[in-house]
Amino acid sequence: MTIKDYNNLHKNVLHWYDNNKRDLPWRKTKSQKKDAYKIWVSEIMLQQTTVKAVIPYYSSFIKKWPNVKKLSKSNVNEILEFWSGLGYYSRAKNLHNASKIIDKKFKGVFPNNYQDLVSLPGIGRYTAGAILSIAFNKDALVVDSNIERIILRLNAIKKDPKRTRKEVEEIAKKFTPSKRAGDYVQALMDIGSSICKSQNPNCINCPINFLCLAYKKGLTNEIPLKQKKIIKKLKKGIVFWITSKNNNVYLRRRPDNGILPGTLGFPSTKWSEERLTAKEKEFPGINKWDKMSGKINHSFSHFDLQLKIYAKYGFDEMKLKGEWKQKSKIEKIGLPTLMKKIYLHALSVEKSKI
DNA sequence: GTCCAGGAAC
DNA sequence: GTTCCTGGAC
Repeated sequence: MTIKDYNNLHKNVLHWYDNNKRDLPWRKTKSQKKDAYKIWVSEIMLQQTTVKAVIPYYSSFIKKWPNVKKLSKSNVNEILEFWSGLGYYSRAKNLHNASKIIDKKFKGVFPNNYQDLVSLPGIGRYTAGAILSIAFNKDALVVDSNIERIILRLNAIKKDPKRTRKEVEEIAKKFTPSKRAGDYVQALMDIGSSICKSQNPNCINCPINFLCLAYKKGLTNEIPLKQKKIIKKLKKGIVFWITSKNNNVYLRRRPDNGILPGTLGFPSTKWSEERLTAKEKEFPGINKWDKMSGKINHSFSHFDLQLKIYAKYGFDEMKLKGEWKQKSKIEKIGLPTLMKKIYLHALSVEKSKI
């Protein structure tokens, strides 16, 4: 592209943004100056998560923890519970750890350079760039999947996206204007989500269609090149629904690594592709179970899970250390979606028996 | 039911 | 290169 093309790109993208930008809560600020803390929280939530899913979480998060100091003084389990349903739970832990580092090492001042930002847990190259450009208006390198898709299409790059990172970044660097850098990247992201969509892009209404080689060549549906789909494994296991005479249900905190790290859940056997051995099906201290009807199916990014539910009623709470929660209040506890499916199933089975 | 979007850490 | 989740479109 020529210098004139770049100028037209910036002009059209920013003009479109001024008239069409999405009204997102983290874009609302009282003063002109952006609050880096809020941009950071929003960007962490937006990692691998859609805007629509993030909005309700973002608003109540900011109400609860309005600044880094408050967040650093909070309890990590409280943040994990808050995070329930949003997914990728290590983000919650990283947010908490990073807030402590900002409070201590950076004396409460939010870092405004790349090196310090990527040193924080949960902040990688994209999030660092997004914070630098959106919160501090610096012309940082920002390539999220929206921007990547736009660049691939603008330049009609029909290659495996896994092998084009360098090329895309070089183009992104050349594209980014020094003025209104933050507005520019947000504009591209908005165009990417509402016009230059992955499926059925709305090219007619695109402010930069006159520059787009994929549009010119009729290649918008073939770029980005689709990845080969992976076949998911099916894992199976047994989850234990243990209730007490007081009508409490037994939960325990999951380990800090692996799937659903640090979250509360119902105990279970390991989840395995292989048939479980009798020993692997054991639960210490309980050997007689009611096998509940139905199965829980849940799909994670890299495997599908199928769980049977074994139930035990009227168990002595003193014999099992962990968390006993009131059955009637279980819906009030923030639990990951899988655990939510389990208690909804168990409660409805119990209800149908009465 | 199947397919798909969406970054960091290891 | 693999492991981390969920919800929405179809």
